[in-house]
Amino acid sequence: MNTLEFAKQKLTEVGLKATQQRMVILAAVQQSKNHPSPEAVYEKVRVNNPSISLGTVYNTLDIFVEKDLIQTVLAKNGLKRYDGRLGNHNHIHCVNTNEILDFEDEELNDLVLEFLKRKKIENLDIRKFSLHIQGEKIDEKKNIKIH
Amino acid sequence: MNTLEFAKQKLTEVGLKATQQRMVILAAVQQSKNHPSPEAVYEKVRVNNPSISLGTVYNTLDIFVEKDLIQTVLAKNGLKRYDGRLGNHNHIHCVNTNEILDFEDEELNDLVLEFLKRKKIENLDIRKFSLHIQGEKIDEKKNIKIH
DNA sequence: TCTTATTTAATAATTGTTACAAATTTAAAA
DNA sequence: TTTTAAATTTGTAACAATTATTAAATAAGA
Repeated sequence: MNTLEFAKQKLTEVGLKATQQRMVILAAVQQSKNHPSPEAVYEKVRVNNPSISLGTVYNTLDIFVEKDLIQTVLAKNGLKRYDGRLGNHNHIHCVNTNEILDFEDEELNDLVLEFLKRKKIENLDIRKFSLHIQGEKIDEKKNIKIH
Repeated sequence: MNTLEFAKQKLTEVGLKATQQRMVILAAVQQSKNHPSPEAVYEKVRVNNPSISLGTVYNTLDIFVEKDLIQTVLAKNGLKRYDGRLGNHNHIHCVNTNEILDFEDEELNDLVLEFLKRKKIENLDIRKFSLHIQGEKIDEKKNIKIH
């Protein structure tokens, strides 16, 4: 099953009409490795769907989040970013390159989950968690430090 | 030493001229418990400094972040929020109330720090980390679940 | 005090996002 | 298949948050 077929299936699963626009937008986000902005999704889907509108991309992404097909990522500059990957996973924010990289680690998830279970936070029904790591990406070639 | 004096000292420490505006803005953020937006800081300082300009608040907050006097918090809706608390600490995002609450836990910090040390992430110089917990705030009175 | 550089206020401009009305598409009914 | 109604999309206008600009005010040094 290709990505569009998969998107179509997901859409009908959550009760959304599987239009061409929705299919390509969903597929685009799910295929993206780099947490795209609405603008980035727009540019990507526009290549094969020149008549698609930016407003549709914005709307559709919001609908997808509401239906739990994708999730939002919080970016440093406050701009919207989306993530086709659901479930708990972590993000590395590069302070220099401004990239947001996925960082998946089963051990870390277990560690945190176990902690949260133990340390019952009062009056809070925990849905999701994510460790945000802020760091500087080092170009190894330049990483010759003389002390 | 009062908060303004403290702010003044911090400002000169990082090499910023300790103007009235900067002092009150820094003090306002540091005293805030609830991760204020620029607008919120503006409203707060305006009470005693009616002539202060919103633009100054925006600029000044950015300068403070750059000088590491405060830090930014990533809010769900994409609006800017600031945090007078430095160092590693965690945030609880309430999906229903939209609040961002601090969650400080020494044990959690140690747990994560120890993990990150062990699991050396390649080509990344880690600066900071923060666990983002997403959950629903439960009104305990309503929390009578019948299964 | 005078001079110069820095900072601020006020406002204009910009940008990302949302709202809207008309046009199009889809799905269902006839 | 055509008709009809509802949902969706487009294109654009409006909006709100943020940034840039410029003149005035302030602070620091000579």
